[in-house]
Amino acid sequence: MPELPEVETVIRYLQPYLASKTILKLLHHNDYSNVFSSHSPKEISRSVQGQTIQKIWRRGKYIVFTLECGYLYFHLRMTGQLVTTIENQNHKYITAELFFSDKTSLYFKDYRKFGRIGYTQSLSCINQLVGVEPLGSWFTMPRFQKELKKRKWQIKPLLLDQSFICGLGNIYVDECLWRSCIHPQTTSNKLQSKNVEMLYQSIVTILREAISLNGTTIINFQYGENNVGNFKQFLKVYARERLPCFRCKNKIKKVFIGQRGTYFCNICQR
DNA sequence: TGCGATGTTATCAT
DNA sequence: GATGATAACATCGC
Repeated sequence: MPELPEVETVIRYLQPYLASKTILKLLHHNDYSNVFSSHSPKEISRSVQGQTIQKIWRRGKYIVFTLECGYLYFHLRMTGQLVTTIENQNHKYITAELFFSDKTSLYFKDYRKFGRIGYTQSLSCINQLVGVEPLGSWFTMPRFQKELKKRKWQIKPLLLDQSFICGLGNIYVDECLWRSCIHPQTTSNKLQSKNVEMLYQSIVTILREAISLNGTTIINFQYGENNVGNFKQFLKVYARERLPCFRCKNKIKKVFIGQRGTYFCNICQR
């Protein structure tokens, strides 16, 4: 569920809480060992112990803690959450716990256990998987245009490909394509330049708007103490099957494209 | 009761 | 290389 705006929201929430804390250890709960992607939980714990958190930031949908001599990273996948408290010491769904020298903790909670935790000395493993940042200065209209020309994928699966552009997921891709009047199955090198321009603007604008509203909560997304994202009320197509299009009143269609549920208007998205 | 769908992504087969 | 299916898992709703 969490896409770029939700990940950014989590980071902004955690920054003041975690600034300059020193990690004592990483605890491994419920024997969910698949969750630890780079090393065993013991090895990660040994690597991070005694290190102070220098910075909390984001690369695509990865949450990265810069430590003194390495990086601890998290990926929330569908249902992961980073929370600072749990009720009644109830460890259900808690896959890991970072325990700090001030006796506070950060819990990784994930009821589907798709989320991942890893430790690395070098960011190259993440950079290999994650492409251009849509809110970074490298992402310009001419570069976007050029990259789209090089590819022959359908635009929707291409925008979901994190190594092509990072941070977009199913919700925001549908929203961006609706706003720029593009059919999700258009081949990327066939896009008209005016549509590319609109798509570029939509990506940047929608992500910024969603961040300012703390992301979108459909079912699961929460940050901190049960806070939810408020962008849901501004969604124009996502989860609006059979409801009237806000532009042309035609009923929104739902189809599957690359096994992903896709909402669009077949009149104004061509 | 049972089945299919759910916002993600790495991996494997074709 | 591109594309598609699958697995990882729990819950909800029809």
